[in-house]
Parts: sequence; structure tokens; C-alpha cells
Amino acid sequence: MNLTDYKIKLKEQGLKVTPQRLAVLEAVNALHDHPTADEVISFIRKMYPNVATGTVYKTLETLVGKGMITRLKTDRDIMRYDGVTELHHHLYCKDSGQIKDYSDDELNRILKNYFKKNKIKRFKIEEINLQITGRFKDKSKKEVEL
Amino acid sequence: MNLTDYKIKLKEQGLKVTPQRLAVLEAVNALHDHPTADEVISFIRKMYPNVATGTVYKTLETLVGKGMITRLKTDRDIMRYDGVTELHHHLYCKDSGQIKDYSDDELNRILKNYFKKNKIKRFKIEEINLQITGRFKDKSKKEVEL
DNA sequence: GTATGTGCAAACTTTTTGCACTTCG
DNA sequence: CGAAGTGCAAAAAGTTTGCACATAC
Repeated sequence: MNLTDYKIKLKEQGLKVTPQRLAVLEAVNALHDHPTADEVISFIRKMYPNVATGTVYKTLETLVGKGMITRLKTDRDIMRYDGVTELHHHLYCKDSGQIKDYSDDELNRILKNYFKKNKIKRFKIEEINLQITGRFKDKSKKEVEL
Repeated sequence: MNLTDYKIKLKEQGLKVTPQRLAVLEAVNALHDHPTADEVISFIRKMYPNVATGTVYKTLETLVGKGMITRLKTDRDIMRYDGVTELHHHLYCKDSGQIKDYSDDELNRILKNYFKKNKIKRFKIEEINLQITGRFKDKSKKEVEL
């Protein structure tokens, strides 16, 4: 994903292309570990020191609304953002607090199949996300790559 | 669940039995739809008008710490609490914002089986919760019973 | 009696808002 | 040029904290 891609995507969504929006998109995709709004702001200010807090919040909200990024939250945390918009799941580490993506086609197939057979009364399912809580075993490392 | 049960449970956890704690437990269990801290406070104040906000927050935190209630993760919401501590999943309605419990042994078996075969590298799973997003079909009703 | 819990109010953090100004197309 | 977007600073919303007082055991 590069600048040109972001520009195209913004236009596709009928949004004006502004440096602030490009910076937010770049930040969310560059900061892999599901950054908070604050982390996005810090990242952007390295390049553009005078971007306002409110602008970043408004921009994040706009992009979530257009489905260009997603939002997630833990049970004890503030809002976090995710550049990945395809169906995927999350690992929540109780020790480090980090959140990692987890994807597997077989798992998605199994879930789809289960809910095909087991309809929920009066509820139309649009999306299913697993919240997998646990601990990374390698405690010596702060960051773990999957 | 009645008062006596709550008293026993508090004692089991080595917590002193206070009217405030009993009230919080009662509130979280009475307010089925995963109340926010604010809803818990309002509920309690009907009976005990002079319970402090801070006390309720502290109590909720204490009870979560002891596993007597749980906390939910949503993507756009404030903290919500759940009196059900057994493994279960949640339906999130995009229209009404309501959150309902969903439990099924077969589903749990399928998930357990999948993750038994598909270990996640260096991660010890402790709990898996499905976040099922969608819409209740019966839009005429505000509240839907499963 | 003593450790634990509570009330209160202030502070803190995160997020939202209103409005004049600026920029994109 | 006009609609859409931004900066700023103030305020709202949700939650946490410190400490004197009260209560459970």
C-alpha cells in the first residue's frame, strides 16, 4: 500500500484527498500492533507537527465509517484501530496487552458451516470475530511475531 | 441467585460483605442487557441513593478481578459488565446497539476441536469468545428475547 | 480493634464539539 | 467558488485517585 493507493481509495469513497487523511491511513497501516488514537497522533506529528487532535479523531471516525479501517477494543482498554479490513480474528495477550491478528480460512469455513446449520432466531449475522484471550509463551520478548 | 448466594460467594473470595457489593451484584444480574457502569449506578441509587460513583467503579473492578462478573469488549462502546461468568458468546445488533448472550455446547466443542488441531505458535489459549455482529430482524421491537 | 471498604470531590484521560479559517476539486 | 475538511481550544464523558471517615468481622 502506497500513497497512490490511498488516494485512489479515498476518491472511491467520495472523500477529498488531504494530507491529514493520507497521514492517518499511513499511520494505521505502518503501526502494526493496532495503534490507539494517541499513537496515530504521535506518528503523524513526526512528519506534520501541527495536526490537531480533533482532526485525527474525526478522520479515524470518517475512515471507519467508510470501512477503510476498523476499530477494536479490549475489555480494559481504549479504542484501537486496525488497517486490516478483511475478515480476521484477534489474539489478546493478558500479560503484555498486545493484540495480534489471526486468520485462517479453515476456521472461517467451519464457522460459516456451523451457522448455516444453526441459524439464530430473528438475527441476521453479518460478521463473526473471534476474541482469543490467552498468553504468549515467550515472556522474555516484549514483541512477538506470529 | 439471591442475596444469600451473593454473600456466600463474596466470602468465598475473601471479600467483606457490604451492602454496596451486594447491590452491585444484584444490579449486574438484574440488568440483563450487559449494563454500563452508569446503568449499574442508576439502578443502585433507586434503593441506596447515596452510593458514590467511585465506589461502584471500585466494586466492579474488584468483582471482575475475582471473576464474579465479566467485562465485555465492543468496538465502539464504553465498558459493559456481565453477570454470566460461564463461557458464552455475544450477539451485537448494529441497529439497536443491544448485546445478547449466545451459548451452544456444539459450537464450543467445534472450536475446542479446531484449536486442538491448530495450535497457535507460542500462544496459550485461555478463552475464546465469538463476537457475532449483525441485526435483529424484528425491527418493530426495541427489545428482543432469544 | 484493625484491616478493609466507602464517600466525596478533585483530577485525569480519552473523545467530542463548535466555529472560524483553509483547502480541495 | 463552494462544499468539504482542518485547527483550536473548550467541554463532555468516562474513569481513577487520595484521603478522611465508617464498617465488617
